[in-house]
Amino acid sequence: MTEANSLPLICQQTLAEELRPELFKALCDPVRVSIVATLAARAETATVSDLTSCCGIDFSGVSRHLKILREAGLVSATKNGREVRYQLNTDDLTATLRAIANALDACRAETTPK
Amino acid sequence: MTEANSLPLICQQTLAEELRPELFKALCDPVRVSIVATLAARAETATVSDLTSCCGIDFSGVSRHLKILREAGLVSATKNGREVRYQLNTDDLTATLRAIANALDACRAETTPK
DNA sequence: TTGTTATTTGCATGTTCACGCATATATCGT
DNA sequence: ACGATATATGCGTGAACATGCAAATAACAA
Repeated sequence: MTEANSLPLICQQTLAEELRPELFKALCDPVRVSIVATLAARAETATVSDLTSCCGIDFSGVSRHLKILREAGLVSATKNGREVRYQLNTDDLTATLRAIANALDACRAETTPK
Repeated sequence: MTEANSLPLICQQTLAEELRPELFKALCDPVRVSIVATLAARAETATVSDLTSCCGIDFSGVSRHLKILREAGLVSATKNGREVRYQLNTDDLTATLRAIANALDACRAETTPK
């Protein structure tokens, strides 16, 4: 009986840790989403100039968006001469998304024992 | 050779459809995230008043946040007398998250044949 | 009907944020 | 050294957004 109350709380806490606002904040902008989609569909890494072609905004804006994605852990940057090559951290992202889905399932399993 | 160019494009398109900005926009606010976490940890549905306790803002704000979550398809509302009971669309959400993860994996598989 | 409770919505305010432009920094080529 | 290229950043502006308060709507109770 005490478990019926304590378990959902633990579950909620786990879920709250998984649902990092930083992650979703990084993905809530349409330009950043198209950057992520472009990077995902690329075998090679991409530069700021490359990515500027896909989204219809200025260099500087793309650079700023990439900074946000980098700080959220979604992309990695590698400086190579005067250009910076960006790549998507696909494994981390897929793992995070599946972890959230699993946490949600765990919550539902605990709260609907009937 | 043409496939090496066309496949990633298809993959990118699929991914772009999956990465609905509306979904992430709904989840990029910390209050909404805590609402989702609270709903996930609940066996029963919750009213606006219930959810107001968890987040430290006014009734009206919670009501607005729930509207955004509802329009994003994350929660469902059922009017019952003078109160409205909200519940998380857990199945839809987990399915969407896993679909995105799968689409990302598919992209990576296509772009890294080595 | 009158008052009370639950929720939504209009309004005003302060904050966050994306964007372009110009500038700064770093690297390359000549 | 000098100019060109790639990226990052400071600044100002306009739009989007979250919030509280008050009013509107709806349903219940007496």
